[in-house]
Amino acid sequence: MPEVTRPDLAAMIAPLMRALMAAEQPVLARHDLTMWGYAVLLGLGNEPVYTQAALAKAVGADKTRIIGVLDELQRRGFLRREPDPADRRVNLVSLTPSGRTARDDAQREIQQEEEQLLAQLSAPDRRAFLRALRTLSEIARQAD
Amino acid sequence: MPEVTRPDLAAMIAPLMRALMAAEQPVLARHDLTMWGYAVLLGLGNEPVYTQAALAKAVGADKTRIIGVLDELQRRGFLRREPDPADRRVNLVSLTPSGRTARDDAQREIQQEEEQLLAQLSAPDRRAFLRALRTLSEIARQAD
DNA sequence: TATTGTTATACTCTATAACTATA
DNA sequence: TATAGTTATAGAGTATAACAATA
Repeated sequence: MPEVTRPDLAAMIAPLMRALMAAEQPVLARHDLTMWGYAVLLGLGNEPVYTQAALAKAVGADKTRIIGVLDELQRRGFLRREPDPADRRVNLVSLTPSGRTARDDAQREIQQEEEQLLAQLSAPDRRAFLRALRTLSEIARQAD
Repeated sequence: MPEVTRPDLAAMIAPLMRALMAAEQPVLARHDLTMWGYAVLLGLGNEPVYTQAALAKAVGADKTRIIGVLDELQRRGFLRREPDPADRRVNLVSLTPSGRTARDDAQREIQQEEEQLLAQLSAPDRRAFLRALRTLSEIARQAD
């Protein structure tokens, strides 16, 4: 019967996640973005065009969850919704240039704050941590 | 103006957290524990005795949040609540032997599942990842 | 007067189930 | 009949405020 020798991953990640979200809050507020709004802008950054359902899944939300978010971001000119000519049931969602700018501005500030945390790690640990986190995050995404 | 070269930490951690919680769910259900119940058992493991307020903070919850959880765990004999003789306002909460057993049994299974994830990393990255995660998690706790 | 644990209330968030328009 | 997007409803989860006991 193996002895427990480390904390649970979830028990270590949970407070870290809380701290990251708390640190993001004022930055997002300055840019007049909600967390879900920012998540959607980030989600749209990876691929140019999404259906709303695919976007919702990429962001880890229900399709009904992001509709109000899309309404607001569209109203502010950060994204477009255009019916797909090939299947007029689906909306193709894409970032506008101003949406890209808004995302990049907010993301730069957020990552600058994150760097203060990462600065507590040795350079090799920092590299390994980010590499491992990318790997595990990708595996987690594929599992769901 | 620095270019963005990696995903946000929160954007990588969020799906990982979701996956870990989803994987824990069936294990906890088998042990008839809720996530908050398990979190409280874990929180009590570090130090032998807590006030309810300190325990709530250690678990990252409001003091009102854990009262029902404590009621249930006490009912099942997993913990004791005794008024502090020195200050009869506070309840001193401590694990019973059977609470310790329940926690250890669940934790062993959970960490076995987590090992399947960590097995995707090289041995050095695994070590560095866990070391870095401990560090960052501790910093995050102290900040709050 | 301030603090601990508790309870009750209000609020927010999320999940579920209908509805429409297309296919 | 099935699916994408939408809307409305219900439920769970969370935060806030008030209360009793003690300091």
